Amino acid sequence: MKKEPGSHSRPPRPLCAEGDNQDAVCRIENAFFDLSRPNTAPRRMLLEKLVELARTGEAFSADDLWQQLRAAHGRIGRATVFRSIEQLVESRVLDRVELSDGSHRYRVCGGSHHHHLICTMCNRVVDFRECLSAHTFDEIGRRHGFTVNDHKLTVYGTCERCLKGERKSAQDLLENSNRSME
Amino acid sequence: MKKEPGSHSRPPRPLCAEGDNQDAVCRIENAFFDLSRPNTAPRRMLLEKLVELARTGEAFSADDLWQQLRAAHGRIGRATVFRSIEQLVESRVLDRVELSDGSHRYRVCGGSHHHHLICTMCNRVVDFRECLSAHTFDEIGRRHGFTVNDHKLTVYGTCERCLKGERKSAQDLLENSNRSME
DNA sequence: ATTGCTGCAAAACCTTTGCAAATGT
DNA sequence: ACATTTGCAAAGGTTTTGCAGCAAT
Repeated sequence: MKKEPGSHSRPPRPLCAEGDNQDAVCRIENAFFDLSRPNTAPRRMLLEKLVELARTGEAFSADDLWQQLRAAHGRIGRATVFRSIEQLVESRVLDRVELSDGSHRYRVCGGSHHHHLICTMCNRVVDFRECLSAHTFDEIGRRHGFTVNDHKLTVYGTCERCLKGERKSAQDLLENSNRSME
Repeated sequence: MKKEPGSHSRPPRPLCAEGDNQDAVCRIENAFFDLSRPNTAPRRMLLEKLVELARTGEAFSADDLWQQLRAAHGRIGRATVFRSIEQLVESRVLDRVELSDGSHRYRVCGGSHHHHLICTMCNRVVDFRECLSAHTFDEIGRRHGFTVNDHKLTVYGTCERCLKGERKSAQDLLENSNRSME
């Protein structure tokens, strides 16, 4: 449940195994404490919710997160949520995921290198690890006189569930606005 | 890809060589005529400007394009530009490019498969062709039960000019871009 | 004449910002 | 006590929409 980080111990492990929820807790806690001292109520609310979102892998918009937090815990400022998301993206705790329609969502990400496979119907997001080699990126940069710092690979498709017609479009999900299940 | 226009001057060539400006003209013309009948003044303005932007490879925001058009030709509706961009993105004449700061630009793209290398300082965009194999994308999809339709690979770095300190930040460029009146 | 595009302005959308008050250390 | 963070509301920036008028076919 709630991890009271009163004597916030540093996370024992640097890298997180896939699906290791306990690690997500540590990484999120650290991100908060690295950047700030006060252990405030809003941050505990955020921590709890983010741990849950890390478990389900659900992608959410900034507004989604605000709505869910206030529904679950009561009052929390909209700006607080937006500011926290910004910090957490910088801390690499959250990934910003670009959907095919130009909008974006956030997602609690695994600590290791990965990219996103996104269903264009229901916006479900799945991680994968395939990528070009570091050498290839260097080569791409070299050819154009760039120093390469980062990259993003996003694959769009249709998930099994949507292929089977259980979902008609992303609109359905957005309109339902419910949490999606695992 | 497909070239399925109306009864207008068919483009003579299906694929565009790098830097082949004439082809860009054809593709832009076709995109307009595929989707609509009237050959209107705003569309001629857009065509002319887009051909120029195709030549320079410059990335622009929707607002940039509007400002440039009204500066060069006089009155044109903001909504017209936004609506046209939307159509042209769907027609695959324009690429939507996601910058590292979360904003985006558009770009007249070559007809062939490519991805973007973006300078995080000045937002310069360069094309490259390296990519994972189609088989790899299929495999990624298969593993997760997805049917893969599309993908996007974006590489971020610093271009030569910015490395040399000729540009301090993307802000400089943004501030320079003309955005007066209204 | 019909159809659909255009321009204008207002509305909608989403996010950021300013600042006083609350909170943690 | 002090420094930060929070919440509220207002501002900001960008894109979309409604509609009357107009242009192309």
